[in-house]
Amino acid sequence: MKQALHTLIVTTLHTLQVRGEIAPFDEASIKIELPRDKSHGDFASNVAMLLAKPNALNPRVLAQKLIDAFPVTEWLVSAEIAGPGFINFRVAAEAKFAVLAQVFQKQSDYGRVNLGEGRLVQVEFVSANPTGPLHVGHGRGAAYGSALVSVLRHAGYQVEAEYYVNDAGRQMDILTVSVWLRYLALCGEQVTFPSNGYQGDYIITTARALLTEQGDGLRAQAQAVFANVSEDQVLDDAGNVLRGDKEQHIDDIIVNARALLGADKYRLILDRVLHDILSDIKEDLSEFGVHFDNWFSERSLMDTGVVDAALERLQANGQLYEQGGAIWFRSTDYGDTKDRVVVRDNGIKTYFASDIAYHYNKLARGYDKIINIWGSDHHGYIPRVRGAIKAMGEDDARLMVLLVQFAVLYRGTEKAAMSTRSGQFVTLRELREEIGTDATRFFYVMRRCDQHMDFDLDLAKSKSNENPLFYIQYAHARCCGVFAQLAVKGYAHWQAQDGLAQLALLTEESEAELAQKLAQFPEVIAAAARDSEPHQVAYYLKDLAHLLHSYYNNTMLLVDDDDVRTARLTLIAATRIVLANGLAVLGVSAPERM
RNA sequence: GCGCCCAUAGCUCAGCGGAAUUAGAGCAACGGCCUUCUAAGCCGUAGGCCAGAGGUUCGAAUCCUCUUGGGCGCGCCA
Repeated sequence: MKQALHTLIVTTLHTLQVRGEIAPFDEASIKIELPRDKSHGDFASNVAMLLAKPNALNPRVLAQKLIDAFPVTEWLVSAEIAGPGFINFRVAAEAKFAVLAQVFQKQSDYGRVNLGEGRLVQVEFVSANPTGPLHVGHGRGAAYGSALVSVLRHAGYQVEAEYYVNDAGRQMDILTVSVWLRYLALCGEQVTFPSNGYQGDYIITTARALLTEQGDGLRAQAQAVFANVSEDQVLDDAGNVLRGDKEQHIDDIIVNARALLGADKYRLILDRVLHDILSDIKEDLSEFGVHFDNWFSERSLMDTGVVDAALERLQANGQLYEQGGAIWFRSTDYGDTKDRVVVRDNGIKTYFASDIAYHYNKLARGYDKIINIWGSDHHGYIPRVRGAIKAMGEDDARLMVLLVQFAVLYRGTEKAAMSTRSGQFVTLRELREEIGTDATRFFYVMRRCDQHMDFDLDLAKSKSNENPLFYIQYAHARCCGVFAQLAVKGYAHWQAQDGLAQLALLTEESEAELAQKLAQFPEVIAAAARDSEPHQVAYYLKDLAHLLHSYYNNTMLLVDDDDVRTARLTLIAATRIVLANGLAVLGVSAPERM
């Protein structure tokens, strides 16, 4: 409908332009909107005010000129000038309900639009380090990312969802040693666990599995493990460091572990714990309704020489230099605050080097657009990554970085502390089990991702009926309930074709409103995709559910008059489809009864 | 100190790269509505100097600048 009005205005403007009455204009800038106040009509346009200035005409005069030039259209009831120069439109009732036929024709595809025209987009999200279970902080990125993927797919983009697995580097060594020390303890060795080790129960679980599978084949004497190891950090009651260095301490243990175990056994432990944690993460995400097409390994970048290739490319472009034994990238040439090390003086490549390689690889894969969803704490990272892309001679416009703000967790009024190292965190799994996967997802997706967010665990748990998700799901269940009652009451089976023939009987204001809302759904999907804002879909569904509830409460649907009943059921059936489609986009279920 | 994000009702948040003398929801508060399709609902009342101050214009919660208040980031860590 909006589209039809837009076309009408544009073609009419072209007519005026040909006649030389107005100057050329930008079609895309002409907006059709829904008036806030229904008494103003069904639609409104600001076109006259927009074009007033370039044509040196009074907006109202221009509006009148435009209206006079409109061709005769049967669905257009009236076009009036209002206020400073708005044009208010009223359309025929039939036109408002025309959307219903479309909904039935497209069914679960209603809402799909072709904004993306099949363009290939990659969305990388979550990418939490595989050093422990996902915690609630990852939940927001997971929910937002998967909803965005879904929205983009509905908007006609071809999307690949990817998880970047940081399975290389020092933290993998710390992880390995953490498991090994737990294993040694299980073997009966007297070991003191490093303060910087990973302390979660999952570490012990893997250690136990290794003990079962390997017996004492990985055992070493505690004395040897801690030989020449510098002192671990010692804290006073206030948490100040009295002496020792936890980083050096664990690094020393790592050196000993490598020597005592040998490369193969060391790798065996590393692979085992990595596998266990990754399996857990995959299962967790899957249960959360988050699915990835690719799990991309950082280690594979090193193994296949991509890191070297990327660095060579930078070298060839003269973007690297050596200083103090390290190799630096001139990121300041690209707006970064300082140059960054890519290879340390000990020869080890930095995480940033991997990341350059990763983006190098992504760009080579030929995506039209690459979307990175990062936690807001990574914002300082953007300039150097963009810089690296440009320095490699690529177009950084292909990269879009979306930052997800932290969700601050509260238990009542108390902040819930999170730390993977200490093992004291609320896991995403715990959260899902407590308040439900649907509610968790919806709660996260409802909010704009760039908005700080308070997540009160007690509230979410104890008063889950406050969650607007139930409001929407209930609307869906009610629609289903009506059809269940239809059979119970012995009325004839409803059919879409019969209903579509009776739409003239939908004369109530609330019915027209509901139908117009249904017509908006594809636009909402398009807008959500354009703005990368899945929450727009959530708010749309809230509005739609409200109209449904209101209609349901004020209008008897299962009336004796066959034609009226059939007509109303048609509206309900279409509403149910749109509610279900919308909920599916957000990855939450649409229950038939509650 | 520098940079990024943010500030809207008691609380949690919308407000589509500006518009029609009344800024919206939900929750919390108050008052109505179940002998008819699910009351996890509906209808109504109350509640806001859109952090503050300037600026741009026909018009600013929305754009610009500054101030205040909060989150985060500024390693040869990952």
